Amino acid sequence: MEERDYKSTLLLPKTSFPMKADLPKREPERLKKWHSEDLYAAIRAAFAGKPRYILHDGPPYANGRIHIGTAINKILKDIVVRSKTLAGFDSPYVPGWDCHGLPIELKVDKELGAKKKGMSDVEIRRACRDYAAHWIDHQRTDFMRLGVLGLWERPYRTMDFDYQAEIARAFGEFVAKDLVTFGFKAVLWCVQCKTALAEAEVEYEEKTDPSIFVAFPMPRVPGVESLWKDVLPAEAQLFATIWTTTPWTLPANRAIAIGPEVPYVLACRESDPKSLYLIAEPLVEAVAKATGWKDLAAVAGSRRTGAQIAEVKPGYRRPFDMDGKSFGFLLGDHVSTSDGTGLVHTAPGHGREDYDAVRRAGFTVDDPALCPVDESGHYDIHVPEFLRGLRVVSAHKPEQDANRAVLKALSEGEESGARLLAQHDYPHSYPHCWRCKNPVVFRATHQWFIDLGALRDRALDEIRNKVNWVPAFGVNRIGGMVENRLEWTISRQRRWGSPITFLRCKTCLAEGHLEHFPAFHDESERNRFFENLVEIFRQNGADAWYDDENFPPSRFLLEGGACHRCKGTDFEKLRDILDVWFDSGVSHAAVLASSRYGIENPYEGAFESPVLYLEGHDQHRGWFQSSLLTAIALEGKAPYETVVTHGFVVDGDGRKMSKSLGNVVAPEDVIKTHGADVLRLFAASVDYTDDIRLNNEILTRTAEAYRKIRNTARFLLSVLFDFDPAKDAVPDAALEPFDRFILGRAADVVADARKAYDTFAFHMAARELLDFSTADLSALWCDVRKDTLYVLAANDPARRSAQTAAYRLAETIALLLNPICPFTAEEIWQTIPGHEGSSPSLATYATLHLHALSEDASDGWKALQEVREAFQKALEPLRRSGAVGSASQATAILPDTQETRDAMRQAGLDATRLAEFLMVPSVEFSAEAQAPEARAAEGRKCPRCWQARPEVADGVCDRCQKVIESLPGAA
RNA sequence: GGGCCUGUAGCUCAGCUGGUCAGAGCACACGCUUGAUAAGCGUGGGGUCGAUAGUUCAAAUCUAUCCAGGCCCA
Repeated sequence: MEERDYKSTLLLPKTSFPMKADLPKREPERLKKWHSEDLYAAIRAAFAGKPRYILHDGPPYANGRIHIGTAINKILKDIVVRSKTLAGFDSPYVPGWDCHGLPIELKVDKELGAKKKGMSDVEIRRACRDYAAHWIDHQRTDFMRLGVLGLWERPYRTMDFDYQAEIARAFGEFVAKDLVTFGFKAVLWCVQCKTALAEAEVEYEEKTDPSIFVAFPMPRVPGVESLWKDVLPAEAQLFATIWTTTPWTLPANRAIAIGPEVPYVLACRESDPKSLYLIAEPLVEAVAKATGWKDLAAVAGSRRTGAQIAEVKPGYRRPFDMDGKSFGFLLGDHVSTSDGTGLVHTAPGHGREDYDAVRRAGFTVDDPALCPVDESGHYDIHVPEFLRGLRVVSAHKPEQDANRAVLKALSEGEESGARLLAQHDYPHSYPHCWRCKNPVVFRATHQWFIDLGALRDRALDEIRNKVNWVPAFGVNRIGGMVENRLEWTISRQRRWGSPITFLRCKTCLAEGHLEHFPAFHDESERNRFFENLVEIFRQNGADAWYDDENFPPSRFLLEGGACHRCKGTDFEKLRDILDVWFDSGVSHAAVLASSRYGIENPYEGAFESPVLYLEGHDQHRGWFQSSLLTAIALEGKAPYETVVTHGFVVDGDGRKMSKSLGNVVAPEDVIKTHGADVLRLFAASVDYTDDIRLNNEILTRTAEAYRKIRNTARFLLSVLFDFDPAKDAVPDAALEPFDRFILGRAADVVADARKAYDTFAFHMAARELLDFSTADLSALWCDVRKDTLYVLAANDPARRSAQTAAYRLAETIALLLNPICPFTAEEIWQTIPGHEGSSPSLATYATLHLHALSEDASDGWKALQEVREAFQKALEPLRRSGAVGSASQATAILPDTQETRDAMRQAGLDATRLAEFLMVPSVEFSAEAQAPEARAAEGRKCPRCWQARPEVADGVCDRCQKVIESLPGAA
């Protein structure tokens, strides 16, 4: 029992800080406190007046529970906000939600079922609003549970009346700037449901279509003659050879696209040398195979590139031609030589790519004849009489089938001399309507656009020269997309959204004047119209547009308003809504520039407050682009200074997470088993610029890393049980050399972590913190300092020095950890003596008073650490053999060299302190030793401090004896 | 099919403009400790740097192709 007495004389660690984090249970308690005490507001108040740094939240869609990707996104955002606050910025965060749009409308549709039939637009919209609000509540709870701080009680929602009014105002500005245009565009269309479909409403299924090769006769215009002058027989007939799987689109053909770099040849059959077929050279063989013409071969010397051919402006005769209008041959980069003929049949009314090709070539697409198919899939009057009324897909009877009639006409050779060269069945995957399961078509319909011609160059300038993209390759991605984008289709034929607020004159409409939708006499009338409209929306929401009873068209019409074309006064409201990307795209105006959220206008001055957007890299096409384009149009500059993107969460093998693969990790499960701080540490540990891999093993590893940091912090806290910083702290100059050293290391770590935070390389900060905790603290400083802290008298200057270091180290860990693991960081912080009740979220780097080590001292310690490492290696055989258990039973023998002495001098260590550093009772210097050596120490183990000392007999060692004598209870 | 990007030990990551860069922490194995104890310390074994072919005196680091994966588009 003697030893027990000695143990009671030691100052062993003691703390209320539990080893077991129990995060799933404790985090919610701390969360409750944060919100009852309104920590977010306290931070705003504490940092008011400081330079601002604004992270603008990209609104998630208010539909369903959050998934792991959204969770990671919000965590990364919170790390930004917290680290910017740590750096001394006033960094407010207003979360938002995207509320309008198709997915919600469809869900509500489903829930309403048959009931929907009798409901008005306003009622349906109300149901959609309730649905969105329901999920916002859920998601808000989930996001808050992650420890994300923000203005949760007043988030922005795109369905807020104010926000809807702002959308309408922004749209009005686009109109005022003459950026909104009207035209035809091919959209996915279901001929059964008679409605346009979004990409999300389409399923791809196997379908068999006729694959046909058709030759269109080409007149031998002078350009053509000269292009092939040496190879063209006098009597020969030229044909442009195309391939298609939708014969019914041939009457809508308006152009043939060829690739500028693609080599083309004239090919003919030996048996028919008078018929020359223009075909891409690499595809001649494929055409020969399809047609069965074994004797088809290229005419020698006939190879010309697409660019050469386009230059001579050849023409061709369209089959089923009604009006003689053709755009001729177009150059297009989309032309490939992987199948077909290398000449692409182009029907701008029936294909997205076709439409783009024609638009790129500088033509407008506005003629109804370009799409001779009505909403139920029947040919209209813009085709030859014998085709009218035929159905282009899903014909019930063969005699109604458009494909059949077209093929018959072609094979009979009656259509402008066009020849059907080959016909096969062709199974391929084809889009089908997800509701009625029938094949869909592309069909040109009236749509509204934002013309990007006027915005593109300025957008590209901002993208390439102003905005900071993290990672840098983002610039290529969005740059390439914007460069190739012609227009932005902003109209949708749906209910749940912000209306395109045009009134159209019924008289003009009846007369077919579709373009006369907006009925403004002049600028001033237009401006007043929108002002009035915005005010109505602000009071009543955009629902007013759908409420014909209380807000008939006349309510929006200004006094004396009349159609400027026909002077008519009978109007109706356009029923289209805006693309939801427009809604969220104008958030920079609706949120950042709104006093409602306490965020100043970012456009005043040259970004006095830097604005950061942080989203998954899919948003290069989405929100980053819609925000940029609207801001360019409205404010003339990008809405953001920096854009950070992260990859998608994939499973441990790098594969996409999907329900069918069963590899989905749900955030609520992670929180339930590990806690939010572990999920947050995970988010901070990975290089998010790439795909983010996640599975159970990775989480387990992360939880282990968490525990390591936690336990290290716990040790630091546990040695502070009798430390009062106000009374016991040792001034810098009086610190023990080893304590000065570790605080110098801490200063380096803070500098590195800070740099990592500042450059959004959070995984570098997390790495710094973990490596510091394990290598520098746990394995080195804590281990070495135990002797001093446990054994010496409470007030021994060396012990107070070590405690001072522990105190500052704990502060450092808590502050650096706070952006990543705020729950744990606060738990640590509040356990530090003197910090009870305060929060690390209110502190900055300036709180820490750390000084980097001099270069000299740093060199010395580096050398001594190498000595320590070598000594431990030398000790290992002794431990293996059982001669000694630990260094405390060994003597270190070091080479008696100038190097060693220099290192000791630089680090400021005498032999006693060096022994402490090596955790041995004593060191010896030997001229013979080439490298550090170890041998069992002489003497017996002191029962109090456990060090082997020569003087120990049946009592304690001299050092311990003195301590015991100094104790208050000592006799 | 096109655009952008990624592929270093079991896991997460360092390795800038080519020449001590094959590293760290964790995990694993073995040992120690039992005064951080459902903790702590030490030592150690792990990688032909996705594959192949080039450029070079020299490549994880440059080029090409291929394979695998992600996002966006078609």
